[in-house]
Amino acid sequence: MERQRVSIFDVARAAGVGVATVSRVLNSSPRVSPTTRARVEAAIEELGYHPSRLASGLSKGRQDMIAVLVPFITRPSVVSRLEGVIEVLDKSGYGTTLYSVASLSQRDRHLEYLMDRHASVGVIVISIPLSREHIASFRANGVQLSLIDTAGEDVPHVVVDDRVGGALAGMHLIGLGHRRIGFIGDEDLSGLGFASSYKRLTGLEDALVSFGRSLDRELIRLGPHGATTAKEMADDLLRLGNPPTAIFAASDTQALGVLRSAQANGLKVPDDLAVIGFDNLEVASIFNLSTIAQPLFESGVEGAQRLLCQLEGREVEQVKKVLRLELHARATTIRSAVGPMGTGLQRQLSAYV
Amino acid sequence: MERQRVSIFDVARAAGVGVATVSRVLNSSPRVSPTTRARVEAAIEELGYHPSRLASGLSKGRQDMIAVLVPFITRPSVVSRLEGVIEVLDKSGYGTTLYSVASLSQRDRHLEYLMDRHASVGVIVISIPLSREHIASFRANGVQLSLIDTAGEDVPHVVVDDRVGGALAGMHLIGLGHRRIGFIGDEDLSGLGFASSYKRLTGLEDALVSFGRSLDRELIRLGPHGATTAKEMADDLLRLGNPPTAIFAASDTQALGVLRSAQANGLKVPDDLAVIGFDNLEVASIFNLSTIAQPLFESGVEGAQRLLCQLEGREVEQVKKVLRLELHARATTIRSAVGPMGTGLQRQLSAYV
DNA sequence: GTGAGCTGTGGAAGCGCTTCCACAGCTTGA
DNA sequence: TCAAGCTGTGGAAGCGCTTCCACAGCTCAC
Repeated sequence: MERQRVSIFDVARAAGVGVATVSRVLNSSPRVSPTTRARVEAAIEELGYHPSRLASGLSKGRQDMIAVLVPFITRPSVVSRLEGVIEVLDKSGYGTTLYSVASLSQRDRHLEYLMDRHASVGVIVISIPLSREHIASFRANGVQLSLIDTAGEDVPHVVVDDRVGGALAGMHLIGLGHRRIGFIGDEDLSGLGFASSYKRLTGLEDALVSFGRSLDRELIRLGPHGATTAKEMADDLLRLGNPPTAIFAASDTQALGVLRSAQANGLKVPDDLAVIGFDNLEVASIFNLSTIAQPLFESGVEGAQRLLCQLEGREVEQVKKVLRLELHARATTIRSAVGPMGTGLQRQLSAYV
Repeated sequence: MERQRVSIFDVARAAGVGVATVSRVLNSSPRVSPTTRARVEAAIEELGYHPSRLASGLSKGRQDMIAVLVPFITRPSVVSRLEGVIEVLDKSGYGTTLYSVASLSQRDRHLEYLMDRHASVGVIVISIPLSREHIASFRANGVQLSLIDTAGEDVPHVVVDDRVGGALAGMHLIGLGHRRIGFIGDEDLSGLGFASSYKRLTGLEDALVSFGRSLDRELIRLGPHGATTAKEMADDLLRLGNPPTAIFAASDTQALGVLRSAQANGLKVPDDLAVIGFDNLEVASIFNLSTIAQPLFESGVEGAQRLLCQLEGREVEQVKKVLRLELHARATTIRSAVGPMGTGLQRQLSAYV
C-alpha cells in the first residue's frame, strides 16, 4: 500500500549522474555545472523527491534542528516570547521543535535528550534556569545555547531587570502617595526555580527602602499563577483590618484577578485601591491596566537571532543583553475622567537606559 | 573539543556481546537472557550511552516522532488544546514537534515535509482545515492523522458543533427578550479557511429564524481576531442609530473587547447591553462573562489519544467525536445583585446530548 | 539415538544520505 | 610541449542503528 520512497539514488539514475552530484545540488555546492544542475533539478521535480532529514542528519553527524524549551505554555507572556522565536526560526531553514517543561524531571529528561548533536544543533531555553553543569554539558557536546528570560554564565542571554521593574512599580505607587502596598506573586511549586516574581518583590522593597520604609510581610501573598488564585489572594488581602491601598501584581494576569477582587468587594479603582501589573499583555491595554511593560515578543526574536548567529559561527556581540522595561501608568493607578476602565489619562514613562 | 559519541558498538564491546544483542536490549525484545540483559544495561549505564534517534529512525524507515500542526499559538483556545495534546504525548514515548502555521504557504510547506515517515509517524492537526488531497497523501505515505477542531473524511476527528453553539447563544439572548442582536467575529485573512466563527454566526441565525426573525446584516462585524479590534467593532456597532441590545462575540477574547466598549460608552451590562462569548476561558469566569463553554483541553487529550490508538494499530472506535457544548449564563447576560462583574447568579445549562 | 524445534546470540546487510578520494579532461605558464 | 593545476564528476566508505539470517547448544518426543 505505502508507496516506495524516492531516494537520492533514484534521482541520480533518472538524471544520469552519480549520487554525489545530486547531493551537491541539494546542498547547493558551487562545484556543479549549470547543465548538470538543471538536469538534476528536473529529475527531482519529476520524481517528487524529498531528501530525508534523517539520513542527512546521520550522515552529517548532526540534525539541522533547533529545540525550544519552554515552561507553562499557558502563560501569555511565554507564548509571546515563543511567538518571537518561531517568527525568526521559521525562516531560518532549521526545523523547530518545542519541548514543554512543567516539572524538574521533565526538564532533566528533555535536557538530557537535547544535549546531543543528533537531536539538535542548538537549543533556546525560555525562562528556565539552567545549572552550571547543564551548560557545561551542552558545550561539551557542541550544542549551541541561547537563553531568554534566564541567565547563564558565558551563554548569550536576553533578560530584563525584574528587580528594577519591581522598583519602578513601587516608586510609581509611592509617588502617588501609597503607604500600604500589597504584593501578589508566584509561588514556585514546580521546583524549577523561577525567580522573576521574587525579584520583582525585591524591587518593590528597594523602592520602599529608598523612601525610608520597609516591606510589610503581612501584605504579601504568593500562590500558583493564575487570575483566579490571584483574585482569592487579593480578597484575602482586602479583608485585612488595615488593607493595602495599592497592590502590585507580578503579572497582568494576576492583576486582572486583583481588579476583579476590588470590584467584587465594592472598591473603586484607583481611588480605593490602585493596581499595577507586569508584562503589558493585550488585556492590560484593553482594561487600561497600569503595568510595567517588557518586550516579550522581541525577547523571543532576539534570543532566536542570537542562536542563529552562533550557528553561523559568528560571535554574539553582547553576551548579556538587557531589554528595556517601561512604566505604563494607566487608569488603575491614576485617576481619570472615565474611571478605572475608562479611556482616561494614559502616560508612558520610559524606565531606564 | 567535542567528545566522541558513544555508539552501540562501544556498548557491545564493553558488555562483550554483539551489537544485535544491545539493540535487542534497547528495544526490550524478549529474546535476551536476563544475565546478558543485565551486562548490557550495566555497560550502557557506565558509558553514559544514549541511542541516536536519527540512526534508529533511518534504520527502521520511520522516525518515532509525532508532529502537531497549530495555527496562531497566540489564541488561548489553541493553547489549551495544545496543552491537552502535550499532556498525553509527553508520556507516550514519542517525541513531539510543534509546527506553527500562520499562512497558506507555511501550511503547505509543513504538510509537505510531514507527509513522510522519516519526519513523523503521526500528525495531529489543530483547527486547520485539510483538503481531501492532503488527507490522501498522508494515507499514501502511511502517516497517521488525528484532527482536532476540524473535520476530515474517514479521519478521526474531535469537534464541537459550532453551529449549535451559536444557536445556544442566540436562544439564550432571544429568551431574555433581546430583539436586536449583534455579532462580532473573525475575518479569515490567512486564507486557511477557519470556519468556526462563521458557523457560530449561522447558529445565531438558526435561533433567530426559529423565532420567526432574521439576521440583521447591519449588526454583524467581522475583523481580525483580538480584544482590541473587537472593542473597535463594538464601538462601531454601539454608535449605530439603533444599536443592538445584545452582542454575541465569537470568542471570549472578543467578548472582553465588547465589554470594554460598553464601559467606555457608559453602557451598563447586562441592562443596556448583554454580552455573551464563546470558549469559557479563564477570563470568562473571572469577569463573570456569559459564554458557550467548549472542552478545549479535553479536545487536545482526546485528539492525542486517538492518534496513539491508531499508532498501536487499533481502530478508533468513533471516527467523528463530537464534544459537548454548554451554556454558562453569567452576569453579562443575566441581571444580578452585584452587577456585570459581580458574583451574581450563575447558571449552567447543559446544552445537548 | 536422532531429527525437529526451541532459545539466545552474532555477523552483516542495508536505511539514505554526505564527503573523501580518485580521476578524466581541461587550461595555463614556462 | 609538458608538468602543474584547475573543474566537474563518480565510486565508495561510513554515519549508528535494526533486523534478517545463520548457527550453536539445548530439550524433547518418538
